[in-house]
Amino acid sequence: MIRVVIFEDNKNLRDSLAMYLGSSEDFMLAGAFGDARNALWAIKKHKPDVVLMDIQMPHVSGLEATLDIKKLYPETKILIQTIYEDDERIFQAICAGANGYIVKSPDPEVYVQAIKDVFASGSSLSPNIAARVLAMFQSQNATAHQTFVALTNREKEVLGCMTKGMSYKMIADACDISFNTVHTHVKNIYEKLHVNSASEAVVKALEWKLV
Amino acid sequence: MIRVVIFEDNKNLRDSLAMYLGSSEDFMLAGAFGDARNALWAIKKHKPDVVLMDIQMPHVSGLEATLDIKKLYPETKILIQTIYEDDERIFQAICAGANGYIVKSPDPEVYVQAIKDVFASGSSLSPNIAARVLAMFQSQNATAHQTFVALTNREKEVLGCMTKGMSYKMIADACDISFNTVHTHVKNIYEKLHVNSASEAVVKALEWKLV
DNA sequence: CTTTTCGTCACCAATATTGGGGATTTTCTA
DNA sequence: TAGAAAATCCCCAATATTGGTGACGAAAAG
Repeated sequence: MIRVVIFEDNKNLRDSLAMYLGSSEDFMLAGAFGDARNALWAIKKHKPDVVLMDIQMPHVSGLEATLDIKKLYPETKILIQTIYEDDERIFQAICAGANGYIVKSPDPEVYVQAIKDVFASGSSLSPNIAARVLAMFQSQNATAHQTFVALTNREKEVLGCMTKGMSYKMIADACDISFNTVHTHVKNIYEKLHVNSASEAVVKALEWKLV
Repeated sequence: MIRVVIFEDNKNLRDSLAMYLGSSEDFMLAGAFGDARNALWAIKKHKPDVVLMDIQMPHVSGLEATLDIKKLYPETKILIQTIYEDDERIFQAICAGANGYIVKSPDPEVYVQAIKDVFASGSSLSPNIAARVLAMFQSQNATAHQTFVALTNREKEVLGCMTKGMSYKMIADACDISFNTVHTHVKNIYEKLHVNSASEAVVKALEWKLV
């Protein structure tokens, strides 16, 4: 039996889900709430295995509730259900610690399967959500820029200091070289990276991992 | 009808899948191969909607084949099937452009559903694979500290320009405000971020995504 | 053994940044 | 509608950065 708690402001949907899950032998419906104001209390009391969480609710958003719950009960699986499929919301939900993200469906079996998957495997993503997650993942790791810029060791060191926001003086001190030498290295770095300011150099250094 | 091509070195599995998919009205099995040496040729000839790709095959790995296919036929959906669930392989597969990743299953319906999902929604992830992807995603973005720095819109804009390495003059021009105003905004940004140089501000902006 | 690269240092001058004031207008909000 | 917040602008002065040129010793490469 999977212990489930539901947070969903739409009363119709909430009641339907409660009835459907409640009548199943696989689930133990521990609670169903219209908002997440007392989410932590509900979790503490009912100790659910899986929380079905609407993303948009009055008073407290599902994202905030997810953050709070995950902070105290990281083992509790949280399945976000929503009508929104925009990257920003998906991103936030994942970062808040959500274990799954499904789009609302008229078919209750979708919820049943998703809850089972989350409980058994730790996750569940609707196919279209999965597509967006993969796209974000790919774009984040698009390190296709393999522009080998041949920086010398000292130059890398100086550039590293620059990414920490150090001034010429501080760099000179840290690397135990003179101010003028730092200046020389910086000039060489700028020429190699084709930039003409510290900010640009730092951005490039971080972007294509030169440090 | 979804046009499908299979690359799978295990003859038993390949034949089973071919038979199962071939007997379905939803699929048009365009080809089934024991390795991916002629993958590009096969794709060019059969123009599949979905490619079912084993990850480990003799001669050419499924990952390499995926890269090659995606380079020339980015619209073709590629569904990786494997027995491996390690992060490294999942990571590589996603970065290679895979649209889905499922673990091998004795139940052919798993393949059927995954292929349909990939075709219809652009993606499909097994629940346990989804869990690993989410975990990687979360750890990559674990820099999302709870550091809410309340930058105003203009400040974000100016900071954004700084991450492009623009000087005060250029920012003034880009934002259509005076040099002095840029100066003021920069001062306020520095105070809010507790920094005192452009480099530091840029690093912080990138690190915890203020822009 | 010569040439190149790396790392070091110096000087000069132009420009940019930073930090400190103070001030006005617009926009939002209690 | 009064007060707060945001956005705008200006001045001054101290520092920092940037770009240029030139030079020297050591180490690596040819």
